[in-house]
Amino acid sequence: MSEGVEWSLHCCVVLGTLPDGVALPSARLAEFHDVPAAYLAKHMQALSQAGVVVSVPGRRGGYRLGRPAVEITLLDVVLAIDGEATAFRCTEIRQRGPSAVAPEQYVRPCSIARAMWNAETAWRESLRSVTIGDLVAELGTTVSPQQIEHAVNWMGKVLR
Amino acid sequence: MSEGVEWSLHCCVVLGTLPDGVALPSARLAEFHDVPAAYLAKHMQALSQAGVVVSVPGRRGGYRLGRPAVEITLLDVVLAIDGEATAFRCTEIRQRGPSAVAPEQYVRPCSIARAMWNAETAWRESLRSVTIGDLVAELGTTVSPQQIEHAVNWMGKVLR
DNA sequence: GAAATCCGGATAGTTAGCATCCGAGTATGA
DNA sequence: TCATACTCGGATGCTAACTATCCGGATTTC
Repeated sequence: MSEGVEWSLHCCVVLGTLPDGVALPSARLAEFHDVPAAYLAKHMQALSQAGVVVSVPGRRGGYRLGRPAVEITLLDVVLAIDGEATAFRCTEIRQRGPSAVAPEQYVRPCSIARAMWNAETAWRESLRSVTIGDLVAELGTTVSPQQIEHAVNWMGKVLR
Repeated sequence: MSEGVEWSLHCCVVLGTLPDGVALPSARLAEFHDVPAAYLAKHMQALSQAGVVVSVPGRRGGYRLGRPAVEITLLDVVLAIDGEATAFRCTEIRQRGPSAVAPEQYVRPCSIARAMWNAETAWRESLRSVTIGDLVAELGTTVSPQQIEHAVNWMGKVLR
């Protein structure tokens, strides 16, 4: 899993704390997390294409969430960055080699592929059960009051 | 996920059908699945180091399962090939940037990392619930009788 | 009209995965 | 005992993916 997933999730949580109608530029998100701005911009583009965030062009522009934070699951973000493809790919190697038979005879799916697919479904369901809104709501309990004060101060400065 | 995982799982199922005390060389496993022999050998080494399979050196040697097939989970095989590391790596970017505070203040784990970790745990538990023995037992229902006949014929030839 | 911002494409370096080969060690069978 | 067949570990190239950066064009605000 690419490092961009972690960045994107943190960015979405930050965007989830913004007031309605306010956008935050990609460069500010990079500054807030201390990551390369040019590279983060690429990931934000991917989030934008997936509809997770909405881009606002022009001066005072930037990014805001594409829909309410409670309607954006972690799975949405992960798939937008890493792609929709499943991690396990069945290449049907059972249809090769000396024991192969006619392709029509392979009606039932490969047991191995099915088991791997079940595991991946469990993973996706777990990610689907958590939303960006959940993480925003948890901020008060997981982050120290001092850090929240720092973040609010910085946000007030850049949104001036 | 690397392609070697699929190969290794199929190889373990084949090894699970062997009589006790019989070993099958890596080259035969590659021939049976029609995959590159030199490369499959690397994966079999990884399985051997993890104890999933046992290597038998010398003539009439090869590989056999390291323990009863019902005691080998799919997770054992996947971790042996792809490594024990989790797919998501938390780099603690919350401790960087303008809102950072002293490291001692980060007592509770990052909510994002915890959610990603929960999903990965669900994936692992799903893989842990299926054993190579389960897949071997399913062969009769998922594979056509003709393919089983081909496989048995081939096996009889190479084990001569 | 000027400034700030997103977007798409082009470009490179680095890393991980894919694939192969060879020599050393070891057990079997003659 | 000796030759053979096999595994093991290391060394080596190749390819694709990820990481990272830059720039020109389009769009909106001030």
